[in-house]
Amino acid sequence: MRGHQRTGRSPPGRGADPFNRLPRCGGERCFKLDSMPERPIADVLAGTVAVESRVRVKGWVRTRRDSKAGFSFLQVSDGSCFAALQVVADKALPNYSTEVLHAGPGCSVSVSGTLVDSPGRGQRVELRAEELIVLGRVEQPDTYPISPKRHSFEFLREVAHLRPRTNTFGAVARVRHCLALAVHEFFDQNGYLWIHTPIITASDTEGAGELFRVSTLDLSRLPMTAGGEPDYSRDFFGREAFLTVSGQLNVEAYCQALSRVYTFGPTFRAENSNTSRHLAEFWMIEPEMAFADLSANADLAEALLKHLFRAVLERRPDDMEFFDKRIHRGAVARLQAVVDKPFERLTYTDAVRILQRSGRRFEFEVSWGADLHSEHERFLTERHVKGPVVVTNYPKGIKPFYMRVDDGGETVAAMDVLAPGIGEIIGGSQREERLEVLDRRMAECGIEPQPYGWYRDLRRYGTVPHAGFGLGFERTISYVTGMANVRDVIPFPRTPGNADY
RNA sequence: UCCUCAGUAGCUCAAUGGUAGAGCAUCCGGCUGUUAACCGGAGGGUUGUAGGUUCGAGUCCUACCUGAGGAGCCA
Repeated sequence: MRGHQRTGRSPPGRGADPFNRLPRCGGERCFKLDSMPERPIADVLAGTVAVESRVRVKGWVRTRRDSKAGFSFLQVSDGSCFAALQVVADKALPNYSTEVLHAGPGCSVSVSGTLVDSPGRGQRVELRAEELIVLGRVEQPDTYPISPKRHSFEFLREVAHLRPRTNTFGAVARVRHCLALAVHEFFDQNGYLWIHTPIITASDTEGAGELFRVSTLDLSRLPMTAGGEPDYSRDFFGREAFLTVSGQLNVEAYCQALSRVYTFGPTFRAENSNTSRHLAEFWMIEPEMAFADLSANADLAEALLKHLFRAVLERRPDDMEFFDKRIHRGAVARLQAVVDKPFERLTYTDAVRILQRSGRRFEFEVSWGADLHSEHERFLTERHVKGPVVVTNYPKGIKPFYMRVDDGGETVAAMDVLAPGIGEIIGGSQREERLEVLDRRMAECGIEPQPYGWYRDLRRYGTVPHAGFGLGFERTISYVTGMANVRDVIPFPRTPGNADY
């Protein structure tokens, strides 16, 4: 992999270090000018700071242990890596009894000292403090929510502004960042352009009704038409507008000129779904490629997922070790297995046959033409394949109008990628590029052609076979980390009845 | 939206219809190159909300609110 140097590893003391450019706060001593190089804890622990050299770190105290022999151990974290740095503070420090002995969990500190080999077990190096400044104290430590003990994820959701201070949510944030970068890296390396599709749209991709309305009309004094309907011609856009449920239709337009494109951004669904796999606001990755069929689409999905998993395994071994040990036993081995072997591929028709012959009693009967239920998908991916599986060529009656009708006319070139523990992680298809077939499908699905004039134009002017899919970013993070609920892999989750923070 | 379960100390949970408790966290003391520290002590409660049954309700009943798991919808 190229280009993976941390910017924080630039030479110390010249202002090139981004940490030195953070605004200072917490008292005049913070502004003291000296030559002490300031470094992220990740760099200190990674060995880029020489033992016996002097360094300053800034962060938050995780725990403090006092020794009556006359010194204290503080675990200090700044979020740059999973591990905290052990700081040894001697009673000789002028503020030892007044401040250091009261610097408990959550306090922000600036520590300058000498990095030394640690005589204790559990860490290679430690920082022998020569100056320890408490920048911000914790008021009422007895009710500080992030006390050094186990917390349930349900509780931490109620303090979403404080939960990034925990091991788990720090690790999630770093893995999420790593995955986001790897997404862009993968597409860039494969000749895809990142298209910023609009957040506010007028059309609904699926023809469904679960949209958030965007309006500047005064709800208490709605202008009405003669027919008694709200008069959206008086609204901001002169028509109805909504938050996007998918960038697919827009990105298809750019695909039909630039060949390989993708979107990666927030998506909104006003569905009243209360599950561990759904959010009202989530992030989605949607590539679209021209001159491509369903098979190429599945190849792309597999290559993308493998790239993402490989990137996390290589670049965040510290966080992945934590997830593997504390959140989901075997998380690392599971990812490694996915990277190492080809994805299984099944047609819907084969999948139905496998389910019918499995000898298992399902709550919902399996019959050709009906959509697969969660229990069926789980059987396929968790019991039958024991890994990711691509299911293709679904009956057209259960899929949207834009999917390409297969030869034979009964199925469409759709695909779902199913993953153990998550279910559907990717949904995609080869798109219908034939105008007359598209029109017939829109009519069958009861969709008004008028709002889709521009979408039909793409088939009227130089149409080509093309395909794409949507990958749920939170579901991907959930799979990678083993975090069971997507509400815990996005910083501030939005779900029905919940938009605090 | 439907089904099931659960709301008691900062957190995680106990408590046959009969005096509201423990562990962790916090604070104080002791011990210790500590690291899931250990030992002792202290503070900390309108039992989700509103009604009802009862001599008596954390416990039983009704409604509502909140959360979790599952389902549907999907990514």
